[in-house]
Amino acid sequence: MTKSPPGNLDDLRKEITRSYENLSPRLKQVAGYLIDNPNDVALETLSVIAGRCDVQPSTIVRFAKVFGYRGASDMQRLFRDEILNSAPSPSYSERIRQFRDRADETDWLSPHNVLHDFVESNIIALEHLRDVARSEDLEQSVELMHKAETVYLAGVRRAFPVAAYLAYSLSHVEKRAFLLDGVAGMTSEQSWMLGPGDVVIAVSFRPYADDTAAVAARAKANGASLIAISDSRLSPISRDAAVCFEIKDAEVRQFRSLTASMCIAQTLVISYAYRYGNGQEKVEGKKK
Amino acid sequence: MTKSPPGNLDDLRKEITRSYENLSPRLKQVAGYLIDNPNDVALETLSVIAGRCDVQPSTIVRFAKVFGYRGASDMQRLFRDEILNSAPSPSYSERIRQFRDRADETDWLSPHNVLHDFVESNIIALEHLRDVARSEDLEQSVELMHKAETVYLAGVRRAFPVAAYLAYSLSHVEKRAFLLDGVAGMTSEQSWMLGPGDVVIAVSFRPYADDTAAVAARAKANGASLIAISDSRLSPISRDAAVCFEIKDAEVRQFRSLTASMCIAQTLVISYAYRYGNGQEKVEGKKK
DNA sequence: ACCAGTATAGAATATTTTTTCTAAAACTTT
DNA sequence: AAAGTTTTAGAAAAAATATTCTATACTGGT
Repeated sequence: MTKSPPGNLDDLRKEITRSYENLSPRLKQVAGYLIDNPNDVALETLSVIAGRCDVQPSTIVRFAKVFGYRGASDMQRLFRDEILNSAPSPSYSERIRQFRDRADETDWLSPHNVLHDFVESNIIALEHLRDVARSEDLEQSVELMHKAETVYLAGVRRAFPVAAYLAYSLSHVEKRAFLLDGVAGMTSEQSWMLGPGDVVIAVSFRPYADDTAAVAARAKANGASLIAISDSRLSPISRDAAVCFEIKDAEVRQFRSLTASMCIAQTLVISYAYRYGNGQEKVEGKKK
Repeated sequence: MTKSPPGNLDDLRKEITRSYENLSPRLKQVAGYLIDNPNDVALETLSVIAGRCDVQPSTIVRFAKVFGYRGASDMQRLFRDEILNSAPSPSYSERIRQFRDRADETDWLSPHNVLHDFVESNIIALEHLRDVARSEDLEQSVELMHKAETVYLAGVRRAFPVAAYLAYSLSHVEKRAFLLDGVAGMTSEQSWMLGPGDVVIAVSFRPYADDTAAVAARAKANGASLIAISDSRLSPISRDAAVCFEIKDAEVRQFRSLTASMCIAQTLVISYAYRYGNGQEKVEGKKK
């Protein structure tokens, strides 16, 4: 049996279970371990795995060869790929990349094509957001907003619409909300009043605006809580944040979208409204 | 800093974000990659990781030492342990089932569920937009913007983020754009200057704001062209419009979204930029 | 009980991978 | 601008790891 090395984990699993009975005792030991502990197999070295199934390292190599691989490392690669593939983030960048490659092929851009591209990549971004957003972050943000006396919103340039939307919709669910809009360049004067009972939601994307970073720093200094909506955990505003939403928004030909950011903003406001808000209509029955 | 090697991934992450700014350029590169691709770090060898962040392998060792580890492998162990601990390696279907159970237990208004609902309905709204948007409307809008000396943006309350986004991104593609933001209640003074060579993009949703309707009327009176983004062809701003985009945005439990509106706004700007804009950066090569 | 064929352990070897080290480059400070 | 410091790339060395090989042990058939 040296001809058809299974090309993915599922196939290998099937192959192993199929021929399990015909294997020698030691190889059965190995088989059992591989099936039961795929993560260990992916991450540990051959000798560790060998130790765990109480077998010599060379036995594992033998095992791999029985199933058609050139060596144990070849087989191990399947286990590693499995983890890489099931992981949420690479699939996103992969999808985006594929989409972009496809989009870049058409070089004459009718507005209609542009719309299509945007719709598609916004959908991908939204699905990604849904897959990676952590419940705890959302919960914690809602709690912070609830406890806050006032919610301050910071965001300029591309992030401004998000901040503006938050300010508008928060006050509509009767949460005191204040947009640090820097009209007349008064951002620093405005952020002066931040206090320990307040929450700042700062929105900033690369290249990060100094203004917003300054507000974030001021929040920290004054003891206010900070919720960051940004494109990286390494951004100046994420660093001091109690909660950080890392948003990968769609990007079509250099232009980044705001869809995912707006979506998380809406989610925050509406989750808050449903849990604590009193500006909300009576909730009707569950949807079926 | 050779005394306190963080003992788990979360601590390391915090430590990295905390000291990110003080790192040298190469080390920043590494930091970014580690934060964004924990799975790769766990599974790939040092030289592969090095290749991915476009850095020498030794640089990663340096990085690890800066954070107090004896070598890169020491640090890598954290990433591996994370996978081992977090994933008891349930199969995919198992994971789905667990998720559903979890979702059913908590009440249906958990922030996480709200996010799910939003993502789904925003996607539907986007697909709808793609299906009903008419090429001619897009084309005509781009032409109007091109011919216009200045583009004025009108939109208040819920429509304000859309108008703000348009103003910001239009000026970024070097189109004169002016946001009629009504600061100090000057909307009528601001709209006074509308002339025959101008275009107004008015954004308004039910219940339609008088301010925006007034701007639309003034545009008509002064001979400026009007592009309407609204939820109905019968709205006060649609009536006088040269082009009208009828946008059906997502609605989740009383709250309407802005996703589709933002998407059409982006489409307009970028279509314009590609056809006429000169504010566009030269498109550099695809990232590998 | 003996033989042929297979399986196994463990040492020896080969390979890959990590770490250390050095010279050059970039950046600071005086 | 010169001297010192930090950062970096790349080669060389060390360590870890995987694979091959061989002697021995086991198995089942006669």
